[in-house]
Amino acid sequence: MNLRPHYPILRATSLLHGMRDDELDSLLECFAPRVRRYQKDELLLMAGYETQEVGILLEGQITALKNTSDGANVAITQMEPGGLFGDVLSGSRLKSPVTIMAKTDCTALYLPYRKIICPCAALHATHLQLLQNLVLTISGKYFALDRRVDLLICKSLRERIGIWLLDEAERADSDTFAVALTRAGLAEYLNCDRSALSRELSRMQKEGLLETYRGSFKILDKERLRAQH
Amino acid sequence: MNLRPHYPILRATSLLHGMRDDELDSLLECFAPRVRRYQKDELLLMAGYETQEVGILLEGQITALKNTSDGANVAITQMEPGGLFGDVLSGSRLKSPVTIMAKTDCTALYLPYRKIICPCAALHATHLQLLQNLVLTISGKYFALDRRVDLLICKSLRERIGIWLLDEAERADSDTFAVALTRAGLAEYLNCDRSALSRELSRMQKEGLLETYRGSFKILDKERLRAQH
DNA sequence: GAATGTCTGTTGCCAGCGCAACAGTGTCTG
DNA sequence: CAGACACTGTTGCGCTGGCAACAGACATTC
Repeated sequence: MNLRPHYPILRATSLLHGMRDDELDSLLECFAPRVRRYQKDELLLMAGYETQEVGILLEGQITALKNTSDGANVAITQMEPGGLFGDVLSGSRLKSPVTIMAKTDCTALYLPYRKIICPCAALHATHLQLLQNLVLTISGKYFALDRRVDLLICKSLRERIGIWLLDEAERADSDTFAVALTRAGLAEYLNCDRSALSRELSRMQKEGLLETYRGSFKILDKERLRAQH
Repeated sequence: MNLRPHYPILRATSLLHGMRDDELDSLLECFAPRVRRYQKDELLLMAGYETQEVGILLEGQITALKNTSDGANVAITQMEPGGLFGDVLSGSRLKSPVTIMAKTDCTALYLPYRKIICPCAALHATHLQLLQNLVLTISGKYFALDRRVDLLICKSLRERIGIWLLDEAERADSDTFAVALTRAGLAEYLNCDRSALSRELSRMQKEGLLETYRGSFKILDKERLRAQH
C-alpha cells in the first residue's frame, strides 16, 4: 500500500515529526504498518484491553471515552488527523483506561510497538529520533494530564475558571481568544455543572473581570483574575 | 567513584530493573554519572527549571512539592531509595512542575539524559532495555496520574472514598489492608477536608460498609461500596 | 414561516462539604 | 510523670455549587 499521500499527516504527528520522505520510506518499509478504515461509531480500541501498537489517525475524527463508575461514558479528548493513540499503553502490559471511538468515518494506521522499541541496524539516526519523539510524546501527554490535575484540585469553581482562562490566554498569546468548546464541554473539563459555570461567568462579568460570548473570551483584568482563590 | 555498593538500589529502580553487575558496570562507565549529597530541606530540583538529567535517589527520602496558586506548597509524593525524578522532564524543554526537596539527608545519582537517549554502539542489548524501561517508567507515571484524575472527577466525597478503597484493596489483594498515610495525607490525596473525611468514614462505618482505625482498613461490603455514587 | 433541536443564561432550592473549634488518644521528650 | 506535640474524631455553622426547571437565542429542516 502506498502511504506517500499520507506523509504530510505523518510528518505532523509528534512521533514522526519533521521526517523526510526518504526517512519515512525506510521506516515504514521496516515497520510494515497496517491500515484500517472504520465507520462512524466503530470502536478502534476498547477500555480494558491491551494493545501493542501505536495508532495514528490518518483521516476523520476520533473520540477518547472514559467509562465512569456509574457506567456512563465521558468524552475525554477529540482527535484530528495526526493524532496518536495507544502510545502510552504500548510496551506496558496495562489495560487501556479509555475506549477510542470513531466520531466520523476514519482511517488509522498502526505501527507495531516492538519495531519502534527495537531499532534495526539500518535505520540508526532516524530511529533514534523516533525513540526520542516517542518519549517526548508520552511525556507531553503526562504534562497535559498534570495540568488537568492542577485544575481539578482547586476547590472553588472561580479558581478553576481563573486558571483555565489564564492558561488559554497564554497559549493563544492574547487576552482575547476563542475555543471550540461548548459551555457544556467546558463545564465537563472544569468538572462542574453547566449552570454553575454560567452563573459564575456571569458574576465575573459583572465584576469586570472578563467578557464572554459563547466560545469567545476576553480577559479584562488579568491581575485580579490571578488573585482569585 | 565506586558505585557497586549501590547496585542493589539501582537494580530496584524501574529504569535499571534487573540488570546484571556487568551490564551496570558498562552502562555507568558510559554515562559517567554524578553523585551528590544533600542535607535535609535542601532542594534537588526547583519548580520552573529545566533539567537534562534523570535523578535516582540512592539514600534517604525526598518529597515532591507542588506550588499551588496561593503560594503554598503541597506534597505530591514521597520517594524512597530507588525512586526516580526528572525522568518525565528530561528530553522535553519544559519547566518542572514540581520542586524536589530532601526530606532527610540523602544522596542522589544523576544520569545525563543525552546518554540515555543516544545509545553508543557498544551497549546494544542493554541500552535497548534501558530505553524500553524509560518508556515504561514514564507511562507508569502517566497511569498513576490518570488514576488520580479518575478520583478527582468524582463529585461526591463518598464516591471518591469508595473508589480509593476498592483500588487499594485490589492492590493489596485483600479486603483488609494498611496504608502509610495519615488521615490528613489521605484527605489531601482525595482532595477534601480532613474533618469531612473523618465524618464520612464514620458514617460509612455506621452503615456497615467498612471498619477503620488509623491506617488500617477493612472492607465489609464490597458490593454496596461499589454501588455508591 | 412553522417546527424542531441545540446551546446558553437565569433562578430557587437545599445538601454536601469546607471551616473552625474543641476533645480524646497515642507518642516522644526531658 | 508532666508536658509538649501530632494525629484523629466530633459537631455546628454557613456557603458553594449541584440539580431541576424554564426561557430566550440561534441553527436546521420541512
